[in-house]
Amino acid sequence: MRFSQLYAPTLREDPADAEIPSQALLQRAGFVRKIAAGVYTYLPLARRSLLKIENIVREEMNKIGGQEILMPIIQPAELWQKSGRWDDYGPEMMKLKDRHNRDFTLGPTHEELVTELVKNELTSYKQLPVTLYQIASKYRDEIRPRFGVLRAREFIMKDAYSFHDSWESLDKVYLKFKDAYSKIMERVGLRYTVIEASSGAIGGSESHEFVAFAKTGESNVLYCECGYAGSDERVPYKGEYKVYDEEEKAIELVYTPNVRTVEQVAEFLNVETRRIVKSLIFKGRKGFVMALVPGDRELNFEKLKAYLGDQSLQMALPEEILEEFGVPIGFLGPVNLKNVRIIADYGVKYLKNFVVGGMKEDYHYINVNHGRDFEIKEYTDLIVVQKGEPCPVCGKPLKSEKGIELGHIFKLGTKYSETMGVKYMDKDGKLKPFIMGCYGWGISRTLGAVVEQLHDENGIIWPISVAPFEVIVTVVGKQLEKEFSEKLYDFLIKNNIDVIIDDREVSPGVKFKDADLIGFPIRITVGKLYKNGQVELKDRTGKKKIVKADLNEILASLNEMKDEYLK
RNA sequence: CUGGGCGUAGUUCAGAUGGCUAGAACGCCAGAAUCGGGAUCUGGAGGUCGUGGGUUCAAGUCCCACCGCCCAGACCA
Repeated sequence: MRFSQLYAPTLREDPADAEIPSQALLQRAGFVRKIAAGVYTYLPLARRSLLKIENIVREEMNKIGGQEILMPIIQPAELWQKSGRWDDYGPEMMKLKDRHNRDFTLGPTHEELVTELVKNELTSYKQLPVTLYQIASKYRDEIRPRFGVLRAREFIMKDAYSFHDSWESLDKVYLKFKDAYSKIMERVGLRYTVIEASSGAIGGSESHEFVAFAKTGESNVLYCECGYAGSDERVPYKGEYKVYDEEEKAIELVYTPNVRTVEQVAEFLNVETRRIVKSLIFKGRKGFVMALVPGDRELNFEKLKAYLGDQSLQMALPEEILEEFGVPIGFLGPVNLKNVRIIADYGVKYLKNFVVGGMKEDYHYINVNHGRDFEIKEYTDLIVVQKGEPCPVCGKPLKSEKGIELGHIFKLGTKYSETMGVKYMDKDGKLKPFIMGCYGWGISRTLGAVVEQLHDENGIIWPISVAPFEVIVTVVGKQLEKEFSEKLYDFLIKNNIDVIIDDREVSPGVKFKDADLIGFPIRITVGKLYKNGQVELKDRTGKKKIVKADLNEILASLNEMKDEYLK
């Protein structure tokens, strides 16, 4: 490729809307252009990197027996109504109508389509297991697209689905995916971790997330030197619970005008925050639920959802609460609360003489004790674990780091095969629903994650494996330098080096700045040293070598440099 | 969806209290000189000021509506 022909419009300044480095750099370096909120065009440089990422993923999928297919983006509503997700998935789905007024969606995922696909063709246990996958665009009408390519409304994803006649068979394939996903992370050149994850709306049992570390990531990972890692949405609390061993005092309703938050109440009543029990109201499939958490802890919404087994659970709106309970949210409490299921964190169990909302505007109860003033029947772990608290496996203090979720694997079980009535004939002559697994990998998100993890103040630092080009030959000089550069360029191409030559008629400064910004791993400069019979090799991390201007010697040094790069 | 902000050249921005024949820098085009860190000089092109309506002698500027974008919240690869 010749830079003079390349469509890579670089920008001198960061675009106004960029929030995080990858978003700014991918736009500045001429990789992507935004067309609408969360919708991007991938320019040639990005397309090349994406294809490399896709190929790595494709190779790893094929190695574990995946078979590539390509399913339509447009999907009829009926399939989604059958699985019940037309409404469940709700506003996240991009919906449209055809000229006959029939409903369609731009697929946010493809479980419905694959199950429908195999419905008639995959009918016998003899054909199992089968793993199908595709690499395709997905659509999710995110409430708030953000962070450029990391949270887009249109994005490229690899999604795979496996079909089994036993849990053992699923376990085997699941492990293969786990392995393959780790290999993908390594080949792409990312620092990452694998965490146990709650399976969210997709349903099913076991689930792991593959998270690339990045300061700007949206997932919070807690990990331990013993190897344990988990999402802060799921890590169980294994710390101590402070036990209050004291006399129960008489409950009292006190006037607390305009104090609503835990901090305000603590200050007003001169009580430690731990003793103020937060009462939070949620609305789920079975009506209202109240969760109680010690005032110094944060409620873990995912844990509550998992405990209740209700993914539709939502925080009740202040208006709903006012209407239902006649109290503004700051003054909710479990005392005198009727017909609402109460679930408390273990921490509440050991509290004595605590404070709760008075169920009356501007009032709180003090010296409240459960068992006496109200009943708690259900205790569970409901808090968000903080860094420094004990690891659930070995007890050492947990560390925390942010990350970007790139891969997610699930054991789905029979959730879709049952609701959609997709069955195979087993050995014993009985029809049984498939046991399924599903496995996602964000391709376009990987592009963003690499940039997020590997960049400096001058631009992107691509790993060799996913760089748009591995090597750039930068020509700085006149006729002689140009001639040698062209010879070198042809020679490298003949030797299968993924090379681009910067043959533009611009000043050297522009060439160097662009090369750093785009982030080619290795730059070969044919310039002022050439009159001494030398060229300069420099990798994007700053390592430099002066080499004799001899084609074979350059190639040898180049290969050496590639091997050393980013190690 | 809720709350806040913004919308002027390809890009980043400036245009108090209405007076605009709308600016700058960078980029772009033509030319000169130059060639190791977005360097210099000369000349030039480029705008329905987001859209529609209103107030006014006069609207980029004030009012209303709509659209789009950005930021803070609930979701996810």
